Amino acid sequence: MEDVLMKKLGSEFMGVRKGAWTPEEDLLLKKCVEKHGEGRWHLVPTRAGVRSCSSFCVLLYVTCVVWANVRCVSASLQCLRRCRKSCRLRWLNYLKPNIKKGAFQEDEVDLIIRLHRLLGNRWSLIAGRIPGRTANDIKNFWNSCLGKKVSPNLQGVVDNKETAGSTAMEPLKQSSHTAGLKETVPTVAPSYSVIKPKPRIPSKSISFPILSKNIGTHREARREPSITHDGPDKEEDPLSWLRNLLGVEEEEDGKQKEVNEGRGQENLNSVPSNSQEGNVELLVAGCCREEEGSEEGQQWWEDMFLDEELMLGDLLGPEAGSNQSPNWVDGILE
DNA sequence: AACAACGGCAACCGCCTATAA
DNA sequence: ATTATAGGCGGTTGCCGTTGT
Repeated sequence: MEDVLMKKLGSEFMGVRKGAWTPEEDLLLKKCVEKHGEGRWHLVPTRAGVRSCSSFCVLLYVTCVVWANVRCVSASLQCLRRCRKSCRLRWLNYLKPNIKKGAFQEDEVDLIIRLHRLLGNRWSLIAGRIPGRTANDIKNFWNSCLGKKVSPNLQGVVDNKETAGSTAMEPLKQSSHTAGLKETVPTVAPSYSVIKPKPRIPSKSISFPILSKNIGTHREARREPSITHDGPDKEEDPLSWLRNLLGVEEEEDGKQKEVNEGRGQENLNSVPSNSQEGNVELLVAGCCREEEGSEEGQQWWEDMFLDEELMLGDLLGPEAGSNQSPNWVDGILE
């Protein structure tokens, strides 16, 4: 009975609030998610709001809504009048505990540029590779800052592969040193090729070594179920499985020798398409892993950046993930 | 000091896909 | 097989603080 009423309240009687979130709303949402966990966002407004009140409050609320035309009632009655999407977005972009705020670090900027070159505007995928950063953050950062500065330079990279440097921002070294980034206003839309791997039919026996969550819940992974290889044995080291995965890909491209000999300086632009696709697979898997936000996920990150330095370095270039700040990056972050 | 322009950020919107009924 | 619903994503908008004139 009460559930039905809640549903009615949520869908019909409750006016859905918009605009900036108040601290009270944040608190309600946070408490709710901490109690019930993420997901089932359609239930969050009722869980965090009216449900916490007594039935009397519910009736009182309805009365108030009718008489007071929705406004200014929720605060006093502790009701969260937000739609599911708004709740999800607020949690993911702001309230989630491990979200990193503040300015982007040099290595993050470099990584974003590389990943954007690789993946295009698939911000959720990119965010999955940047610990603590949300897709919205990265998207905003790109649109307001990086995109304007990087695009024209990347144009030059595509046009002249000879100038393709060892880092994603190599082109910026030249321009920022000479003219300054703020002067490099883009006049031509970027035309660098972005990897959009075609879907493959995933094996039904596929299982990821480290994914407790079904990869199919990730939109990008669903759209591009690119991993067709059989999953690893459960006792097998997941990283060795990834190595094998990439190794097979490389061998198929006839690039295995190059990999073994250390192709660290090779720019992504010059990576063969099939190999790039393999890289995307790795990224997708990494994303899904990262989404869990668990300690295991954090450990995996460390594995990726430490143990698999060579592999990621091959993917992203020698300076990716490096703590050393290239001088030219300072220009970007000014 | 006042106003306009700009930039950064939070939030909304529409669409797509998966899944349950 | 069809429809409704929820989750998720990228694009876009609007607010607000900062900077320039």
